[in-house]
Amino acid sequence: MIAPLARALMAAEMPVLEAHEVSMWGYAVLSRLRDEPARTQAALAQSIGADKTRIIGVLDDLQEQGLIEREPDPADRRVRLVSLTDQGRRTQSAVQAAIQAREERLLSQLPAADRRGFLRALEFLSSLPPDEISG
Amino acid sequence: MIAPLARALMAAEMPVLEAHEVSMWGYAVLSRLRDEPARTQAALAQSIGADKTRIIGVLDDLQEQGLIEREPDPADRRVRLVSLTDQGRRTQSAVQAAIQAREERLLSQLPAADRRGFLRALEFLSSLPPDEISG
DNA sequence: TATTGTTATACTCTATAACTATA
DNA sequence: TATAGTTATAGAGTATAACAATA
Repeated sequence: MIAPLARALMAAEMPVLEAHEVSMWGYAVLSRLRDEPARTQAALAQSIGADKTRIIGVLDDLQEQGLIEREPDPADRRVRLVSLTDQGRRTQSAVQAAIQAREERLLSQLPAADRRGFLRALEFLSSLPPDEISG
Repeated sequence: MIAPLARALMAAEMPVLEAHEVSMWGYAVLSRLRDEPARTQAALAQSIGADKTRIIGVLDDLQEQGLIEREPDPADRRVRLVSLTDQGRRTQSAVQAAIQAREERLLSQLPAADRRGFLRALEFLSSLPPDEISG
């Protein structure tokens, strides 16, 4: 049940993301950077469940759109310090608000108790390490 | 939260499926056929969220393994009637039991109320048509 | 002409391995 | 030599289009 639902939810988010001209991974990066800046790109990638090679194009796009900044770390010139621009922060907020509005519309159809249990179970299961799920 | 969780759950099912030498789509087909035989392959594909072109290789494998039978419909020789063999039925039951045992182990860590709400919400959301989710 | 199953092709996403620049 | 970022290549999964058989 979960896999098709995940596909449907991602498909439902697409129009919102396209309206703000960001990809799904792009939005994941923006959301991750909103909470705290990333030490390295590799750490940033891992924290959103991606590969360091996979987010490079994403970062290129975000930078070209002026949503993030990448500057060499003076302390270690190998690493690039990635941070949100003001516009990036605004875009992230706008997309998040739009997506949460859709979620609210969807979840409001559930009985309050089911909704609470659903979200709590989801948070618990998401917090488990992979080997706890696979056994 | 849902998409990574779905990925983790699918990864956790892999060893079980490999132990019975069926693919994920193969298991989806077996489970679908257990409930009722399929009128056409296209309908079978659609009912498990796949494409008619995508399940052909799956059906080939299942047939070669002796888990399903495909025979031309005498009434309309264009269509192939797909049905489970006894062995296919046994394999489906065994895989389902193994997967449900894992699910049980996972869900048993949840408070009973959250667990009920989680499953009820999941069933409701899964029953929604796609356009109800996207808006 | 339309439909079922099939095959062939192209496209997207992802993973792996090599390369550069710094350390 | 080891690491951060990058690029290039190959692979899996998927979607689209063309094809043969039957209606």
